[in-house]
Amino acid sequence: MGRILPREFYDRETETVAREMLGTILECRTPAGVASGIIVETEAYTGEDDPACHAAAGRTRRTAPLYGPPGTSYVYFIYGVHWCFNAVTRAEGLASAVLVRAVEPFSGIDLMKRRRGSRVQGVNLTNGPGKLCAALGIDGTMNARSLQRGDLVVRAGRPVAAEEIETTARIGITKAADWPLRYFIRGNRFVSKAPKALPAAM
DNA sequence: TCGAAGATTGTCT
DNA sequence: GACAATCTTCGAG
Repeated sequence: MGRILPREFYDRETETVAREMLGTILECRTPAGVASGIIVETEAYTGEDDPACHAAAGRTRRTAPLYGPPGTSYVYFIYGVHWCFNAVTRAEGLASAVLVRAVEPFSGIDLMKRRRGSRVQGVNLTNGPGKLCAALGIDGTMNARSLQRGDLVVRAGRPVAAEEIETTARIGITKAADWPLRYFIRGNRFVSKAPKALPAAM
């Protein structure tokens, strides 16, 4: 099992952190057990100047964790139904973060299946931001936590070569929807949606 | 105090 | 492919 990524890992440009988080292992420990997955898809949200970032609306009780130190978790509830997990990046106060959109199950797979329901199979276990949180057991109690120690950590995994990383526009947003800030491992079955390459990338 | 919209997902047509 | 589920936040009244 790889070492826990240090705070310095997150204290860099958000796009860099988003790319380098591919291939790392997100591990969540709960009373029910430990579950982890290899991160295969991320998106960068670069701060108050990014219209799609929650911080664009300014600092609120909800977005407060974004303004914390790098290497902090930001877990928020969306559409009244799902949790989404982010890792805060760059210097404290810049309110930027990396959204983890999909992971490939690594350990505790039986536990994930129990959480997601017996009818859920294959890639549907963790191929989406809400799905992976449900599978790993991430919820509001994991919000605003340090990712260096505690129940929610990110560990070093296998390095991912630049040629394996695909870049596209972010998904599911209406503002700045064409910014190329989504990264995923080319060809991985657990990526949440089929690649939609940017015109410039074609 | 009310209404609308949002970084989604599961179910029905 | 369309839509409901259902919480948080923000702006208007």
